[in-house]
Amino acid sequence: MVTAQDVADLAGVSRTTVSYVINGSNLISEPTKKQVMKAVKKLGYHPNLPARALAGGKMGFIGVAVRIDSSTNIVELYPHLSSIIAETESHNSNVILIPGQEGIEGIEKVTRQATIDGLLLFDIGLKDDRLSSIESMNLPCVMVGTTESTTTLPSVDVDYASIVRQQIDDLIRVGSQEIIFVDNKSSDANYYNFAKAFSIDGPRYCTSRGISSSTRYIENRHWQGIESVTSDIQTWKGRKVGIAIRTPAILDLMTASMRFNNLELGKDIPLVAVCADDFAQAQPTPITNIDPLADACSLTAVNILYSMLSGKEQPQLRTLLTPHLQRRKSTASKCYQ
Amino acid sequence: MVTAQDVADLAGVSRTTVSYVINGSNLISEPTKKQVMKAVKKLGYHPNLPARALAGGKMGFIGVAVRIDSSTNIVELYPHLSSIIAETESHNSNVILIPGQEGIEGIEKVTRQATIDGLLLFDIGLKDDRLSSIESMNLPCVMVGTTESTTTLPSVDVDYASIVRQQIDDLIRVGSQEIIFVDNKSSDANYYNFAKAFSIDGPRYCTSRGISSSTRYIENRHWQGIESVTSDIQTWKGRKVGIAIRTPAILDLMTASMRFNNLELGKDIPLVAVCADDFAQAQPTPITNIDPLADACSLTAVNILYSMLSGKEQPQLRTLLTPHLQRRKSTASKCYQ
DNA sequence: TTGTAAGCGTTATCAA
DNA sequence: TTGATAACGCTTACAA
Repeated sequence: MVTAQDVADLAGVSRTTVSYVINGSNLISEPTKKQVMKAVKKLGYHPNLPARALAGGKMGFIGVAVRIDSSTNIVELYPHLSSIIAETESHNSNVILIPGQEGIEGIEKVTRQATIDGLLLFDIGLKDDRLSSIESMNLPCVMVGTTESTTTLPSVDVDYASIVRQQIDDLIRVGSQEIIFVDNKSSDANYYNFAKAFSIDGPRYCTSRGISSSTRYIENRHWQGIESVTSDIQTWKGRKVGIAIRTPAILDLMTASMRFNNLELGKDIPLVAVCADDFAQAQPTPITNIDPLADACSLTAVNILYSMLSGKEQPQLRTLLTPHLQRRKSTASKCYQ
Repeated sequence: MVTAQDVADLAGVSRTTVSYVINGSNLISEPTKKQVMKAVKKLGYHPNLPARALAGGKMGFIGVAVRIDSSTNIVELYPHLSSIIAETESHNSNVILIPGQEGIEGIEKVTRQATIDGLLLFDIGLKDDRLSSIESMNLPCVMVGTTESTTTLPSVDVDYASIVRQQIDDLIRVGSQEIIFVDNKSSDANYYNFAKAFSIDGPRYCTSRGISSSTRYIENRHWQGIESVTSDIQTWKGRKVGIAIRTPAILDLMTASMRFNNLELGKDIPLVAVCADDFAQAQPTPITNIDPLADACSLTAVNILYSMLSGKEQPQLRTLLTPHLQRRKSTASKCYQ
């Protein structure tokens, strides 16, 4: 193993000087810096992370506490993960996955073990017990999501209330007089803000705009539920129903089922989904969508976390991203004609 | 922070004794052990991982080098990941994700930094440069996949050649005289063994059984390609075509497209897919499938890695799991009648 | 069966 | 601007 001492010997300086150079202190003269860097390159030196951490520095790991189980909608999780990994990488540290199922214990464990510098917390609940524990642990932490619990942890989220309003507005624009919200069975409106926005704020907004609405929950990727919705719609044609879908997990099957039932999206019936742009574009009928900006969300969260770690500035307590509707064929023009 | 010294003080023993107890030495008397464990519980002591690693012990991290990008089929990756996380958890260590795109550099970095105890290597190529580098790094490593490169690293994989044969056999059983293999565009038969099994061994086996075959590549989850296959099939009814699908990524859309084209699976046309059992079962027509045992595969790999880390036994060099076909409605009886 | 003491590679403090 | 030295918390010979 190449140590700082080896580098120091080769460069003809002391271990301390090497440490200064590595950590970017500017108390070192340029020539010395160059000397040291040359030796670092030559020997292929990489600081030993455990040693660095033990000596009080940073470990170079950030934890990502996220629930991954069979009900996980991986299509939604993936952009978060990949964006976190990429950004973390560019900060020269690594990602540790902490299974969200373990709750606060899993987080406490890695924290006590001194293995993570900071935490990205997913699956935030409207009431979330973990938050106060984390605060008392003094662990730099950014939430991705929205809570109603009082907390001083900074958070990043997408404005789901706005998303739902945009969906409804666009459906009404093409003539809908009744909205059907379709979501996963696993979305708990009592626990998750996005589910609440969809199942409570959505219908409320419909009422305020003078139209009726109802909500259907579908078991993840299962055909039966989807077909039952579609066949119902079949009989509702006269009622000018518009569809608002919350998750890509069911979108493609839904659109497939529509086709099978000879319902043409954007003509017989309008539909607006919450999903990534490319996913919406790739459907047989391109779907008007609102991209939930998962990557931007996570990217922001990571950067806030790093700004906390570097301790320079006070982080913004709440960052709310507002995504915008992208109109495509499924609401291109007046429907029900 | 609770240190081993604190525990020692409370338990009335020395730091050393605490260390022995924690690390499961059996040189310590039962009563002392109990004393110590009581103190550990009471204080909520967790060993400081950096310190432990620095002192020569294990870091408690295993790296998972896996490519995650926009072409990643998350449906296939997920069971691997979740099974690794769960099993790693039970070995009291954590998972670090190493972006596979970085190639050997990413792995070298974490290794030089002394942050991982072992490595699970995914996306193994038939020719894979990384293997020799990893061997020379003396990093305990288990491959998940199959290579043709010479290496002493142990590997775990599923017998894809057998999978393809089982698919073909079942299709022939119900009357197919021509097989269409359908796969992702991104599957590179020159690089990945599973792709090769499908695009080379499969057609070869068809020939040996006296029937013809062809292969179609579909861009991930894109309708256009899928519909072109389905509409082709429409015109081929007389030719007794059977469908073999390699990845769940396109299965549900394929079956949806079949319905839309009024082709009834298991009656007009038989189909056998490689996908998880529950996924096959959840299709509108339950699909005869071969579960690629992703979770068993990863579980085995993790356990082999830990047996290497504990240094007890020489690991088995190659573990090949053979999955079995589960017959469902899509090949329940003679087709084309 | 338990304790003493050396060392792991780094950073931080302080002196030169 | 640089160098010596003391932590950091743990493991592991070796001694008792």
